[in-house]
Amino acid sequence: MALSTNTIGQGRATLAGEVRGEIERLIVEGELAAGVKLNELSLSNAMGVSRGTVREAIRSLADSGLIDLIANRGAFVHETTLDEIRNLYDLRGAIFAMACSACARRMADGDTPHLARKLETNLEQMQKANDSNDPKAYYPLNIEFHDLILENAGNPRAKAMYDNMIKEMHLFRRRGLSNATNIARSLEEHRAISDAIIAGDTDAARRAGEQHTTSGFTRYLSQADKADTAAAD
Amino acid sequence: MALSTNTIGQGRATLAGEVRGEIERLIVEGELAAGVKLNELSLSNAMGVSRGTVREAIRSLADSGLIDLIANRGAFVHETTLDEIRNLYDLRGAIFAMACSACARRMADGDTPHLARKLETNLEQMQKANDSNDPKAYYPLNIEFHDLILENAGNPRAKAMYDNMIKEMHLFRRRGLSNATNIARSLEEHRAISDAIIAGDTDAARRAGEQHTTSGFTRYLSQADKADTAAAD
DNA sequence: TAAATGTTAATTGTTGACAAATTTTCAGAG
DNA sequence: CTCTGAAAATTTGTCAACAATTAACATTTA
Repeated sequence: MALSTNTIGQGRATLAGEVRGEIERLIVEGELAAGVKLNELSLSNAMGVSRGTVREAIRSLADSGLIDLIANRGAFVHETTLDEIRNLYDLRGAIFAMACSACARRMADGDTPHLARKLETNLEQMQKANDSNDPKAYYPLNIEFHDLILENAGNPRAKAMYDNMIKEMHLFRRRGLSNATNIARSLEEHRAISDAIIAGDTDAARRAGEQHTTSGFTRYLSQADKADTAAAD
Repeated sequence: MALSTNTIGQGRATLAGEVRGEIERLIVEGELAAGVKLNELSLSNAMGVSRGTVREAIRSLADSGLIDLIANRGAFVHETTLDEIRNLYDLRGAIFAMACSACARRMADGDTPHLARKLETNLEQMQKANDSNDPKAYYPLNIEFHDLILENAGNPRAKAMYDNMIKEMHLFRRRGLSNATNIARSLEEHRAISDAIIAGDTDAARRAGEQHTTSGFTRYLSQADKADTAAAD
């Protein structure tokens, strides 16, 4: 799965939970590259816990998509193919669009008192980051924008799935958005989403959310092309 | 978790995998009711394996949404609230609608040679089941219809998530569709989806898919109401 | 009686040892 | 030199024992 929503105390209360977090960090931050095998004994020695504990941590991490388990052969950091990236973008788009629509509905019902203000604040800061041509400031704001929407969609399960996918996407998205034209485009799309949500227009919100993810994939592809070209020189 | 797509040999190759499947069956088939605590020792005795193996099985099942883990207190069969049901329907709807749209696109691109025929066969059998007022025959056909679409959407990850959600929904959906008017309505919607896919109309397919899930939730609610009423007499 | 405290039993968390499977090594044949 | 296959080494799968935590219950106190 993918989603420790209802799993209380899995994070830190127990040793295995702590090890799980550490392994996850190693993978997401790239210290354990895709395809690498996770050796239970080495990890247990490196972390100073027993092999059983490491094993439990790996098992609990398996369903998240970050790790592939093969019986009698071990655990491997998942290698993501281009087809899978496409699949993840499609899935993320579907869930994000649903979340946008849900936000608009809840906004219209008056269930999200602070959302409008928070969205506007976020957009202002983004505009500032764009004006001053500051991509580094944009990145956390971008994450905050999406978090804001998934947090207010009233669907914790969707948020858990979304976060999980984001984690996996970080594996092949390390360079992220970077150049100014991308930021400007992304900002426009954010504004469209925000406007639709604040207006309580569920259908427009859904379309804008879907459009944003589709464009994101296009941006990713062009970026990947550039990286390939750069790698070839 | 939620999704043992890339996890090969988790199903049967290993003892823990077998125990996992058995526990999952116990939960899905209702022998272990919602809220019940899973005692590691009792389960290991009942199944004739060591406690560690049972523990591993439970852990690997935790992210699926069927089980809640609480540190130092144990594992409990998840109790689904009405809000969660709503969330699951929303999520399932988003993914199913995306899958419908993807099928339509792939159909237009000629990537799904046998899909049209299979959909039509399925619809014919459903029509027959409806005409002869045979709800029992309808149930597996209904599952087949949705499988057909998710299988041909070209997104294994989406299918894994969908299957997972279906499994969880079975917990509170045991009686399922049953009366004739529901079947007739459902059949109409299936036909709309099928038509849109075969026509290669991605947008219509998405809308029809979304509509079908929304109606499904409405049907669930009315059914739940009836069950409550029935239980009260 | 009801709440708080201390004690005991039951259950989970963690570890190390053994069994089974896989990968590696390397001698010998072609 | 390459290929084959058996033995050795490594690694995973399973188990049983010990430690730590929690739940249950009796006892004390207000």
